[in-house]
Amino acid sequence: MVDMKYKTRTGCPCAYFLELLGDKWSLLILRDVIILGKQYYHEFLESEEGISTNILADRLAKLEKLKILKKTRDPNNLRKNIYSPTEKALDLLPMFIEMFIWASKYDLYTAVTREHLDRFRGDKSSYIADVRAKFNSTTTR
Amino acid sequence: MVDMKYKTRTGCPCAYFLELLGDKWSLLILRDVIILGKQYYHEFLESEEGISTNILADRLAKLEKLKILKKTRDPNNLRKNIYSPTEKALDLLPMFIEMFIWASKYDLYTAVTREHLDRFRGDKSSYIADVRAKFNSTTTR
DNA sequence: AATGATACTTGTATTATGCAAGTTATTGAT
DNA sequence: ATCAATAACTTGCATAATACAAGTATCATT
Repeated sequence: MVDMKYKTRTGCPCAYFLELLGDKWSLLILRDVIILGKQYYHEFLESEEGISTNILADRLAKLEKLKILKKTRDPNNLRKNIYSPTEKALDLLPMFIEMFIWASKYDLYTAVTREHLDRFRGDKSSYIADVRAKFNSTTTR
Repeated sequence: MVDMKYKTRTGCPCAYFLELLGDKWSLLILRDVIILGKQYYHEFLESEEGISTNILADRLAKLEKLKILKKTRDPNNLRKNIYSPTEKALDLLPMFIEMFIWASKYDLYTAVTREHLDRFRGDKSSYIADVRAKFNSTTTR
């Protein structure tokens, strides 16, 4: 999967998106990074959806290669790697928001609270700005 | 796949979305229906991404079961079935738009023209209204 | 009644994912 | 300085999803 060939080159943005992120796990990893603020390998492993370790390793490598995530050593513990979102990842926020709005409308068992949803819907750009600010402060600090 | 069990029930909208539409083909079929206005089985088969016929049949059945597409007989030709979007499908439009904006920003070979992109970005709600109007007129006519 | 069109179904090969166990490098404690 | 524990993976094999090729059922036209 990491060594995938880009064969669907049809020019359609939808096909491009799915070629890069249209598997069962990539978007869940990005949700962990962008929305839930996870950083470490073991944190992704512990996600309640239950990704297996070989698939996780493969997807992290792929997302790094695509410059959607960047991998750095944790200066406080050299055993740990920190995965953080690039601009290309943060640019997915509007799509995530629309995905959330759709899913929480149609999923009877959604865990999204009314307040959270109102926050998304009411002022998307301020939510996006908040998330971006969080990552900017950690990367420049 | 049609007889799938819903095992990931984590409550996360992202997981819900991927459970329903997170395979390689469902979103491409919905793009064909919603954005490109395709209706017939053979039209989906002829999409340039090249879906195989057994997978197409499976996904159409799944999307119908999920009430994302509805299937009706073509009154002019009883051999043909017409697949059309439900409200649940049309509610995906905002997500498609954000997906298109992201993908055309990062795909060097995007087929999306500057004008089309400006139309998406400039006034999303009017684009959405136009698409919806198209389907309303055909369903009531 | 025969022919072609349309929408599928079936069988099998290939690829992707899931699961369990093992490996390497670093760290913190003794 | 040594050793057990931690973190991030890798490897091998089973299962599931997708791809490819061929076949079938139904309706429409002649």
